[in-house]
Amino acid sequence: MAEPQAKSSARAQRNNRATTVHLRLRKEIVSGHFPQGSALAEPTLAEHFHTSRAPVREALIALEREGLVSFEKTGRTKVRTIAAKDLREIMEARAALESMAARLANWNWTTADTDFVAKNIEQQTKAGSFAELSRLDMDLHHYVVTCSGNLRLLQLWEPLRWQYEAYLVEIFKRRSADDYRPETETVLAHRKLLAALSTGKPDEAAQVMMDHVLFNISWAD
Amino acid sequence: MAEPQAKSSARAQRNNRATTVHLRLRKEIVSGHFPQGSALAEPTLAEHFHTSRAPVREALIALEREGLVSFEKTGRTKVRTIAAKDLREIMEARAALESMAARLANWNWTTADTDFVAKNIEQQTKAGSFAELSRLDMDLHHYVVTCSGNLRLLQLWEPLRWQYEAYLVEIFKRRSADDYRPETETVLAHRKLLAALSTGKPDEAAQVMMDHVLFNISWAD
DNA sequence: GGCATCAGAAGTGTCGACACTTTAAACCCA
DNA sequence: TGGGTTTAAAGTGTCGACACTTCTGATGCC
Repeated sequence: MAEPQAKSSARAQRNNRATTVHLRLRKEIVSGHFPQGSALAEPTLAEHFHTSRAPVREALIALEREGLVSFEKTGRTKVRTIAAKDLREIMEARAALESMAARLANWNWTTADTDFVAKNIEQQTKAGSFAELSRLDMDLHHYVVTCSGNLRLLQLWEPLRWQYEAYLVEIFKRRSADDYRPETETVLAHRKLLAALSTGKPDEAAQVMMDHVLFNISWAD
Repeated sequence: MAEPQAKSSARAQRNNRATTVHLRLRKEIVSGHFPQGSALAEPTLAEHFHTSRAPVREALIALEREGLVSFEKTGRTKVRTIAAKDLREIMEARAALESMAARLANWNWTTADTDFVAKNIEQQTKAGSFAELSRLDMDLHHYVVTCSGNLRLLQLWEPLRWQYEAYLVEIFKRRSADDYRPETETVLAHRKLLAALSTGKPDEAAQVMMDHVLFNISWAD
């Protein structure tokens, strides 16, 4: 029923250049095109996006509030560095929000939702890399948060997602692609979550989600 | 030990006019000076704050991301209206974050923290109005979130606080100040929370906080 | 009077400009 | 050559300007 892929964001966007720059720059940061700690000068970005400084400036403000960009005391702007200490904060906050989301998603859970999640988990078992599994994992978690029906939960969650993905990209840079082993722990947790949701057990769904997300604090280096 | 009143915000602010306008405008919205749904035109605000449109525009972007201001499809800006449906979302999100915060606060809880909270609860029993009790209540919850030691939790929580306070102001406008009865439910819940925190029971603290915040969904009109 | 139309007012989106601050490089002297 | 100093380059904060869009209310027609 719900189709979270349709809306790219929980927020009703103005369709101006600032929004375009915001989305494009976010994508470039999360994909690792701008490495963490690198400078983000307004004139340079303005040239890069073929616009003036005003839209760039607005985009930077939005990105700072999403936690992807940091304003230094000197006034300069940099891509925010997300370290292990930050990962703990991110995952604790994710656990809090997603646990509540899983509980709420239970109320309007349909067989279509079960199908979507089941298909996603099936794909996870066939994933051939960390990157692919991560993408499927985030899709699944995003789906559950969307199914909560609570837009604010989604709006609070999205920045945590970008930050987490930005962190993952840095990890993937250092980790070789060869030593990938299927993440049986992750798939198992997702199966338990789906079981709880499809059989209408909100407390269990919340608990499984909480443990599953917090477990990943130790997982990611 | 922790002194949450010292820092007014979890975010390292740039000290420019945009930040000043942001903070002042937020205060005016939350205090009810700008009624919900009223127009926020950039030239008018620029004159009001004795500045140009640029800082005003930046402040509006930040406030939109805090959920206090909404950009209409036409491009115009308004003070966001927070209705009963929004209150449910706000309280569910607060419950998620504060429950986690209570759990985390347990790890580094000190007797000084116990003293602070106990003193706050003591003042609550002497409160003479909804407004005064609400202020003490939010101070207490803010304190717990700060004690979690998770800055992201605090950054996600603060906008929910502003939205909740903006909602309360509207309620107070309609409700007479005379029919105030001490909120024994609230005080009781806070006592239970303090008991759990001061005796080192994270699960219980998290559960008490969760139930306490969700209970308020029905309380506020 | 009621309703559509249309001009003027008001507002947003974007730009370039300029003062002030921070950074980087060139320079000088030992 | 090396370290401190000066100077130019680059960046931020703020402003006013202007084109385009949206609103408002005055006008005219029925």
